[in-house]
Amino acid sequence: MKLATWNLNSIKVRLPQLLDWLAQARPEVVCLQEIKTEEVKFPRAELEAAGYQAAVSGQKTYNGVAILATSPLRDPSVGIPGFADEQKRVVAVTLEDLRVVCVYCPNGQAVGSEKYAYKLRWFTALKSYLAAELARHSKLAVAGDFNVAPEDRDVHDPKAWEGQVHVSEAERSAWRALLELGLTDSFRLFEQPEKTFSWWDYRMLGFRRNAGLRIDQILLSPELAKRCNACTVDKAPRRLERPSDHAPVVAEIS
DNA sequence: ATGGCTACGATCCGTAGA
Repeated sequence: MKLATWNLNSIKVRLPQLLDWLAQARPEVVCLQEIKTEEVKFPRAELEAAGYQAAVSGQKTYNGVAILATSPLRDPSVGIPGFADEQKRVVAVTLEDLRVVCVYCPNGQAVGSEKYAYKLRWFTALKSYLAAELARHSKLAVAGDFNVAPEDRDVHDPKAWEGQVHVSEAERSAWRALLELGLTDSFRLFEQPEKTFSWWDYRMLGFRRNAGLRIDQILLSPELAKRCNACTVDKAPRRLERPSDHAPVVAEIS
């Protein structure tokens, strides 16, 4: 089974690319972020024609998440229970005995800003939520755009990024706290090419220079980590005309 | 030399992303 995550940066703009990619990669589960649209405008019919059902939590202009799957979606849940938030950043579903949580973690804008404080609060709430989900589901996958590059090897130029938002110690510590719950970063279960990233700035020829960050991850509970056979970044969609600034990350689980 | 794209909604620019 293939489980993927992809920050699309607008499903309206990227729908043709998404459909092409689904047809080629044939993932069973896909977590999408930054769909930037409301549920009513979500392209449900086109995705159903491609064989996917969807659970969606969307809003106009910003944020918005969805889970696509080829099998029936049960027990959908949106947001983080007990954490009031206007921003649509979390959706979860159950697929047979697999629980999938799709997250679009806050950007944080700049260290010390209001949005940075929100990001850290948000991670604290996410940790409590995932602790509860782990207690309930032995097969738990948490996939999405975490907006944290966990280590210096996940950063194209650690010197230039030192202390900046996405790599600051408080953010990395908040990210590691998720692993301390018992989750594993599936990407690091395997040998990986040096300088593998999942996001590249649209500016400054970021992709051509491979000036990127690995901020999109698939975290797995112990039972799933045991069954994970691969985790890769698919850079092909980032090479297309008018691409998302993120590439899909794909985990294979047996 | 600190910018440099892109998407969106309401303008002909501001907000946000990372």
